[in-house]
Amino acid sequence: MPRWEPDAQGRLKRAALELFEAQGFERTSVAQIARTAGLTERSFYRYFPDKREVLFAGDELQTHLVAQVEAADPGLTPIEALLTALGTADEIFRPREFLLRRVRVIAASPALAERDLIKLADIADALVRALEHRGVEPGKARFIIDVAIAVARRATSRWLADPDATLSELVAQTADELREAVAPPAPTVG
Amino acid sequence: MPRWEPDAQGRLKRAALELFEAQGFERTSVAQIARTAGLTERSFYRYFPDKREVLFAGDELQTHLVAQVEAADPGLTPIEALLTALGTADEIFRPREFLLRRVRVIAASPALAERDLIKLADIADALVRALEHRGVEPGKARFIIDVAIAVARRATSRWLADPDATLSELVAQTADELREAVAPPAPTVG
DNA sequence: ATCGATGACAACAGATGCTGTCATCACATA
DNA sequence: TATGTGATGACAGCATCTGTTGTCATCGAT
Repeated sequence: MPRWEPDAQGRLKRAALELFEAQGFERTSVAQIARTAGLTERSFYRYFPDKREVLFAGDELQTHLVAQVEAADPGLTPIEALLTALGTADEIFRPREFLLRRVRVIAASPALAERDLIKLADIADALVRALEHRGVEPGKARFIIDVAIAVARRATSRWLADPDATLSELVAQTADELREAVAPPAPTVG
Repeated sequence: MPRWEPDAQGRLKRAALELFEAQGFERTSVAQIARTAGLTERSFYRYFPDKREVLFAGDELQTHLVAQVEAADPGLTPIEALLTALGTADEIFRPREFLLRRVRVIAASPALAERDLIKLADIADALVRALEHRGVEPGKARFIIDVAIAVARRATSRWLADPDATLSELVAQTADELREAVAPPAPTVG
């Protein structure tokens, strides 16, 4: 018999998500999360550096995107490489049920929204480095990534609302939308 | 004789910036900032809702951009309206000396970088609403704003590094760079 | 089979961020 | 003189997060 129940980290994650859903992020204390998971407050901080991080642990998306960009055909344009990488990332977002609950909890708390933004920024930083490895100049790499993230947000937002479409389809469609938006306005229309 | 020294808020801001520069954000306490400014910790929280906000108070940039977008020529494309609004915002960023110190302090602290991102997101939200007033569909407005922010970051970064160029020049130049980046690659180059 | 190292956790103490509440005191006004 | 207003101080209190130490299973080596 093991001395402790297994999967302490997973128990903390599940307890936190349910408590945040039930009573909000600010109104649940770390001690309460730990108690619900059968642990002490101090043990919580062994697994997560702070209260918000319990919803953000793991970096599968970042490692996936970086790997895809580094393995991409060198003939591809940086934007193309990023967007095709994004198109293959839909497996990371499953199960959709969990993702939707998480998105709702994050949107309901400014503190969690803040953390969400910086996690996205971390992914962006990693992708900037990946583009630099491909020979893109740093300032330009940052710019390309910001544009690609704009496309990614648009495409994944559509993907969440429309479960039938495939992510890579939506990415391609959004890229078209981008070209149209930045094109100089039609000089004279009929 | 006034009972208290004037400009308590300004004294707190200046004390905070200098202390953050000297010893870092995490290692300076609110009590220390208040003491340096000749106030108590409790008074600090009367002027700023939390420790980070002492570097972020004020929303001149947001109100300027929103006003410019709402006053823009209805014939302009959304992207054009945003970028021309940005081109006139350089006065907000002065004095450049102060801005540079602030940028360095923010970059040195993850907690401040987090807050910086959410302030940018707040501006983005306000601009989304402004575009919706112009009749842009919400999802598309969000997308356009994200792209415009990518351009803005690129252009202001160049502006900080090159004091001679004017911001609107750099914005136009970055817009060209964007069109080039998203254009389909040249099919066959002799 | 015993012993020591390691790992997972609890218990305790403390610094700091942030909030609620009330008293204080100069100043304005009547 | 009396009274109100507004900025501030004083004090108490909760929550987040950290440092440190002790306990007890498990594992490997002797």
